[in-house]
Amino acid sequence: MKGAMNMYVEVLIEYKVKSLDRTFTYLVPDHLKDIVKIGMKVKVPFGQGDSLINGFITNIKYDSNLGNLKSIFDVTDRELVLNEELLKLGDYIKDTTLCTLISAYQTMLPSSLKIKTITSNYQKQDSYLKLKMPKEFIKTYIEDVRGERQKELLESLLREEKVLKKDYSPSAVKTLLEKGIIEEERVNVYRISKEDNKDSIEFNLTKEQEEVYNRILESKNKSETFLLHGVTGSGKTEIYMHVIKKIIEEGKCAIVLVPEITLSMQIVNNFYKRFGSDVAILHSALSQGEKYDEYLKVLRGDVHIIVGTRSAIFAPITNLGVIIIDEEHSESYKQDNTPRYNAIDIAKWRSEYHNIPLVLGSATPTYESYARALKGVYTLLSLPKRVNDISLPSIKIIDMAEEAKKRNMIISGYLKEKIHERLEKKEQIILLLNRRGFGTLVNCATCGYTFKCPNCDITLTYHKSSNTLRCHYCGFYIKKPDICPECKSTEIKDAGLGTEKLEEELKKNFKEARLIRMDADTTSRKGSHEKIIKEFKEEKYDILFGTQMISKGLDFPKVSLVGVINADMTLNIPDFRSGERAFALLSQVSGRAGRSGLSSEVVIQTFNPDNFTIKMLEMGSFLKNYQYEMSIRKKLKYPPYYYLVGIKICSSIYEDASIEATKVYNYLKSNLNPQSIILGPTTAGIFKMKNIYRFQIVIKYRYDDNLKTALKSMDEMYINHKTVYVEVDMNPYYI
DNA sequence: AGCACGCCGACT
DNA sequence: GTCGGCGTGCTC
Repeated sequence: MKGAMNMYVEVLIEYKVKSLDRTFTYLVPDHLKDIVKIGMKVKVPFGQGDSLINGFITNIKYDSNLGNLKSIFDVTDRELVLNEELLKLGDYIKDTTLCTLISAYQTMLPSSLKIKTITSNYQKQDSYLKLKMPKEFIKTYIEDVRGERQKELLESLLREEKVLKKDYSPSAVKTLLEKGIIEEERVNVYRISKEDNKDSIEFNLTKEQEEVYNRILESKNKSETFLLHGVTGSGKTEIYMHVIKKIIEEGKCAIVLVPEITLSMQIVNNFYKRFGSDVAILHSALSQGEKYDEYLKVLRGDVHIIVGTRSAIFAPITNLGVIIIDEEHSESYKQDNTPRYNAIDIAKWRSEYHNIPLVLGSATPTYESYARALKGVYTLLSLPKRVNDISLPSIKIIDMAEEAKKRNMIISGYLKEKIHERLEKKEQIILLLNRRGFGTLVNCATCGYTFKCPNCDITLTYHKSSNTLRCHYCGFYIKKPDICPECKSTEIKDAGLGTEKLEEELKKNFKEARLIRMDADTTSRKGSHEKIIKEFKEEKYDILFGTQMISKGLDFPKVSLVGVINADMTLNIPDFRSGERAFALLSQVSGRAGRSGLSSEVVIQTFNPDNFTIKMLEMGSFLKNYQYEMSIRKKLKYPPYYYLVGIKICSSIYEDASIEATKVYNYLKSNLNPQSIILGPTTAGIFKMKNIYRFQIVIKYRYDDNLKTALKSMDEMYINHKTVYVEVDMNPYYI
């Protein structure tokens, strides 16, 4: 039947170019007619040379008025099909982030599946050996065989049904196979496989937790977004696991999103412990083969729970039952390159599509989320107390200006005293050194000259171990010069406070303490982050110190003192969210103290003890800080009162970027609603990056029917521009 | 993204 | 006279 009729497919070519953001029609050869499906990846000839390119089938039809059509060459992967939901979701992403449809589809698949020459898309196999002859025969055979290795293998096979081929001598295996005494069996295996842990402990929920649990399940068949605002240590993870257990009992599946995976291994391991082989994990640190396997587990319905980072929100699950986003305030949920989607928006879309609840959990929700919760757009669920009534740590603010007079430049007298006390009690200490937007910069003590990257508009940071000055953006580096290029002085000094400097100071003051440092330098090797956490937990060290990465979700029962060495860096970042972020970071790190009931304390050192955020932190008032920040945002027309759009106009030629930025401004001015506010053009935060000059325009709007059309046509104006390109970021995290 | 076509300048 | 610069345009 089908053979008689011509079959056509519309294919979206895998080139991320705006001019190719449309489909091309191909003929389907007879042998592929029963295989092709909408959403499947196929190889098609494209262009003059008929070079083979991957593409997605977006439609199947049985007539076409186009002549001279080419045929599909082959199907790329038979199992890999974007389902109807994900195809629709692609349209949503294209529409809301203004990207091409193909890049929307591509981001929905794990990166290993995007590359053109797919090498890892095969399923791994293990080879087993088993007996081909009856046991009696084998027994007599063993008696008179000379090979010691053969005997070993056969004896194992008398004891066990089958054995792993790779555990035995290859030559012995070969002879026995050739003689027809044993046979080989190949079995498909997943690269990651977890055992089910039968005696995992399931904690009973407290009364407060149970109320939250019941409320979420009440809406298990409807689309509702919950904001679970629970202080650190209030047992949010336990609630997630109970909800999921219930959901999978009903045959449905769950997605759990976590921020960067290295910071979330504790929660991942909890899921493995509780649900074992029912969990798949999806994140970028997996090998390509592992990614493929985990994705297959999901596609085939072999697991009910998917735990992963941002892109795991696209897990191809047809019977989704709940979505949980842990640490919802985390910036990692927003992708910072095209398509600039926010996983929380995707989660809402899928929640509506499946009619299921979405749970956003955090100890410090974003103020936008909190505002929605207060407004009733989200359902607010609060856990203001820690499990078992363990008290939150007390907070002490230290004025570093006063300390400086006593020549305590890095560690205040008070903090020193407290560290000694805790060391004596054999309790553990965490020290946070905040380096954001700062780093260890080097400058000339005589003329103040700072070293800048020649490609990017940022100061170079000093790396003591290699004695180099490096750019974090493009990787440029130079050996640290001995003389200042400006004034020829030799007084080139480390102006900032880095973890290395803090380490020296700690060694000097606490000679007996065992120190471990955690920052980008000490965690660059794979697995080193986990190792540090494990060893600190095992109490091989007394003091853990490092950058923000020590502040997230870690559970160390013996930590009773947390010190923030320099709280000021986050406070002073010129961004309307800096107050919110500083409060969140400092509460997160405070939350590391006293999780098992030890009386605990947090010491915050700052040059701005009267800063509102610091005051609110001292009082432990999330709500008051929220209200204060909200009053500012209302006045200054920032989110959530207004929406933002960030536009970057980029070029390697300064004048071109500058001229086009003004043109874009004028275009928007005459095409947007008059109530919308257009700021700029100004130079972007990092004006020059990788030798590209960047100008920025920010739009603030409440309702604007013209916005999307205007942005799209502006985008189109620059498709074929020789030297200038524009980037649009809807609802940016940073401006 | 590639690749061909096309219309202008300096060379075997 | 031709080789080759890269601007423009098209790809089922």
